Amino acid sequence: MEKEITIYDLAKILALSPATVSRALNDHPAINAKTKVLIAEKAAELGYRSNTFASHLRTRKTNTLGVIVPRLNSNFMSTVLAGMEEVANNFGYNLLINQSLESELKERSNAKTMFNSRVDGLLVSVAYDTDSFEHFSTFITRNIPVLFFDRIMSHPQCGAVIIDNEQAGYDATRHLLDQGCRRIMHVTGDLRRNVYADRLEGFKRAIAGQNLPLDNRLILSTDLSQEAGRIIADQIDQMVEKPDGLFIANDLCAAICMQALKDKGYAIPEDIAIVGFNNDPVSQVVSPQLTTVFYPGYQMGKTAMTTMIGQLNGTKLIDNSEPIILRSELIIRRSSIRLEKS
Amino acid sequence: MEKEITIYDLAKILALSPATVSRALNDHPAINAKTKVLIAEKAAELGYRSNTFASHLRTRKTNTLGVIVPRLNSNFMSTVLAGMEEVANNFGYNLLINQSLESELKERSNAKTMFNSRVDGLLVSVAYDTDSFEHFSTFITRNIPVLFFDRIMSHPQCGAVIIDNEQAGYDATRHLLDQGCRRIMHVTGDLRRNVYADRLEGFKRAIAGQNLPLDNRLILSTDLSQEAGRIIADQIDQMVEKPDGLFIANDLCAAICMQALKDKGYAIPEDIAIVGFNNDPVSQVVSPQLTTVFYPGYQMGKTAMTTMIGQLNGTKLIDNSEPIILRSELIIRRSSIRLEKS
DNA sequence: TCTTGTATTGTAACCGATTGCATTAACTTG
DNA sequence: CAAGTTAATGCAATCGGTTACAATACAAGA
Repeated sequence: MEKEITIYDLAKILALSPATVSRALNDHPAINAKTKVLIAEKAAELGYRSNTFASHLRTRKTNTLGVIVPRLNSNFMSTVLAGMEEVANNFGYNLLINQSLESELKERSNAKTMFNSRVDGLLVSVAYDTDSFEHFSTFITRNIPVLFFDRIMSHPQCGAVIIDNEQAGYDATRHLLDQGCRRIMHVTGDLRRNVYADRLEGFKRAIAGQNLPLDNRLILSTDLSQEAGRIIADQIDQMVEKPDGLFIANDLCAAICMQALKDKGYAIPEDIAIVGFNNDPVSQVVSPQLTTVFYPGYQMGKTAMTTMIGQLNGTKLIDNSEPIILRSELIIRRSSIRLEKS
Repeated sequence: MEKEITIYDLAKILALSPATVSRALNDHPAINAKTKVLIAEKAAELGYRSNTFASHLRTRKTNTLGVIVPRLNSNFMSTVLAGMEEVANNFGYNLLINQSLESELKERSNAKTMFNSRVDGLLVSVAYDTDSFEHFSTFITRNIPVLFFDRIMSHPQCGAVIIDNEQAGYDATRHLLDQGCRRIMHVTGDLRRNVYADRLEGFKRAIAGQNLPLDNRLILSTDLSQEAGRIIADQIDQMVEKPDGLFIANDLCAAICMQALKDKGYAIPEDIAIVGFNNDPVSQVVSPQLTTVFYPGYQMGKTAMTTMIGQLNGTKLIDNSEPIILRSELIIRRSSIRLEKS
């Protein structure tokens, strides 16, 4: 077990004061350039590494950012995290990642952990059932920036990075309408979450735009799980007036549902045209390939992180009045094409 | 901005010494039970939170574990991480997660970051091209436990958690043989990685077991990407002696390849039977559904983390001489069934 | 009564980097 | 050459817990 080198060791060896060593290592302007080089070389030679705890204790900054996500094991989330990690890494920030497992209770406990770990900032995509903002207000009062992404909570002091879910929902539905669907079912998640509520709004706007009636029996709020996909297929099979179009707010759920429908003998897209959401890898692998909405996960992670770090550095103030909106895009594949291009 | 409460504040208010407060909060046996209650109540009332940096500075422990993975955005890895996170959370450990992006260079830099962050332990699944152990030996010399999972490096002082890849490779291949395949192609990853090398060994053993010749042209080392899946389909299409079985060491790659083959008019499994690996969600969604090897990712994450924490607590010493082997299992689906069950 | 033991609490020195406030040396300038 | 600048470095307090080593109080035993 080698001994850990401190600035005191360096100071003694070089016949300098710890203060000078500290300043030199932090590139303080008052220190002579030659001295800096001298110290830097010695530090490298002896394998000195700064004790971040001593530093954090003194400076009250941790260079650590907290990230709370509903689940780690979803393609979308892990892509977002990959983007975040890349940026954070570049700026010398560490990431403390927790998952809420879609439970507000766990989310609260995560937030508490983060708080006690004194993260410099917090990035959150909220759980399915989160109602309260309370566990985040601790951060606000302590002036620790909180930034939401994807599943956001509106708060005057918190930034947000999202896509235009309303528009995406509109586009998806409009596409189905354009393909001749007249009875479109929309399967969505918990409507307390902006992502689902907004997509539903877009869905409604598109329906209304064609002067079609809105049938509330065609709007299903589920947990968007694989199991839900199977259940939906069963339900559709038992309906008297079956839908001719299906807009499901999640690709995996949509793919499973499509498969179940095919097993029951429905032709996709002829009997029922289907659109998913997220552009998950599964969407390219099912047959027919699934029309979906491309969701810029990686970009979202990078943007959220850049924004957060910008605010921490004071480089760029977050304009919290308006969320940052990223481009999403409808990707049309065979699962929904009922008309040849004219 | 509220003022932060310290043990000194608590001590002053309760007319005690900081030492007593510190001990009480850590449930030290020498402190009177009533005093503990008193202190705990006051601490809760004033919203005291321990300053972890002061604590870490003194104790030289960080309660933080580093995790380095090739990529965050793969279903398998995020599942493993989910398992790790759950256990770590239960034991009060934080996770510092980095991705190497399959590059040894980045992995080195990750390791350095972890080292400087003074993680108490390190869990690693190595990158595609990692050759050197050097960036981990820093940890070993400082007595910081390093545990590999999935993609491991053999080292006398490092634990490992894996599945029996050789057996899994054997089972997969044997299954194809049992289905009547006589010319099986194996698509694998970088053979420096145990997971791929071992599966190949299993493949070879199965082939040899049937007294079939080993055709090296039927063993392809790729990056197992989606693109690779397409390329493989092209290659097969141009081969004179085409394979009648295909064992691909990754589900997504296999699914894409299957799709490309279907597009070219091959019947799956009649012309070519296919087996993937990992039991990724895509395997259930392609048609025909993909035979694959169930990989206990969540379990692996939990086991690795439990083992690590056990070692740190001294509860349980890692027996580093033998890796921990988890059960994997062949899941037979339609992509490989050529014979009716007799 | 005096000693010894036990239970609790206190004192003070750390851990290692940072930084406001000197201090010293060298250099200008009138 | 004295006074004022400027550049470079040092001193010492500080951040907030932790813990070895007392110290104190009270009870039991000799």
